[in-house]
Amino acid sequence: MTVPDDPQRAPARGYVPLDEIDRVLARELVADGRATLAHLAATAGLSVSAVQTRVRRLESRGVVRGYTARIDPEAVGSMLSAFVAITPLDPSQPDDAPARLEQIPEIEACYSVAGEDNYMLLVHVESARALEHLLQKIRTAANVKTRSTIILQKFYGDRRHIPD
Amino acid sequence: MTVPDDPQRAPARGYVPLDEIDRVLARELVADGRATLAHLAATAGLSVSAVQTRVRRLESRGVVRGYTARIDPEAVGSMLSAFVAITPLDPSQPDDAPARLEQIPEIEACYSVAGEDNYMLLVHVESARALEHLLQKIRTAANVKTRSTIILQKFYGDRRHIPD
DNA sequence: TCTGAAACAGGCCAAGC
DNA sequence: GCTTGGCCTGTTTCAGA
Repeated sequence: MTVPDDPQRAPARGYVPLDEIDRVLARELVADGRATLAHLAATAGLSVSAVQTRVRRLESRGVVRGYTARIDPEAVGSMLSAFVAITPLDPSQPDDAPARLEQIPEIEACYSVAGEDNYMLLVHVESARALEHLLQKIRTAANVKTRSTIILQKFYGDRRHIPD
Repeated sequence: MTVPDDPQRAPARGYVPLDEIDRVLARELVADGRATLAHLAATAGLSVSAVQTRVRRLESRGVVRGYTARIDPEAVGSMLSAFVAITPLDPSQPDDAPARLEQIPEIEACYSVAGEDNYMLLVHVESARALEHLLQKIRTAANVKTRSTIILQKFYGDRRHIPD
């Protein structure tokens, strides 16, 4: 008899559930990446040293991959953001688009996706003209066609949820 | 620390270019959100106090909107990520989809976009079954149709470019 | 793993240029 | 706006439970 799929069941590999204290610490560090150990200790109800050990463990396990400042693109002159879906023009060629595009700084993110297109990029540029130039650069660098979706407004972003 | 909304803060329209030192500091804080003032000072070739003043100014101007830990979704049990494009079923109704979806924690980001669909969401769930449940929740909460694109791999993300 | 204490490093602020 | 310098807070390490 086959065991039925059970959404409750823990995923098979590469994932060890965090205990409640680690989840509290991770959530606090998402909310404030510069939170002091003293503040985390007060939040978690532990001593500073115990919290330090746990935070180091979250980092070494790869749960926390690093810390970053959240930058407002418009405040640094990137007035236009877009999703750019790309698909190779020649499917018989080896597909190394992510490597070919890695050095283009306007590309914030690159995902391979299942669906009509092969990859989805998130890009930030200063103007419509800059987007035109960027798209040409992407098309020639990776031999792809592009389909762009202009972002009008970001309602929220960077909300990283730590499930129970 | 999340930088609080501050009426003093310069709106993004009326963008004032950063000087070279501020760009260096912003890039360093993107690379390491917990970089010490002493490290930033060494990088920028300034005293610690001068750097402290500049970092605070970047925060109060809204260039740096806060700091956050970068979390690996798979390490916290979110094994499946997707873009979900949504469009209201009834265009005559007021469109408050972002507000209606704000409380759903699986939604990391919500953008309004120009194109075939009205909004693009980025979501993280633990399983295909959880995605099915999330999509139903989104459809009923916002009275929208959904079009999902499964993310197979994230090649890079969270690269925030500070242009010269 | 936790706590607590002591030594060290970093953040903060005022005064002067 | 930058620098120096003094004070205070946060971080690190270690011994002990």
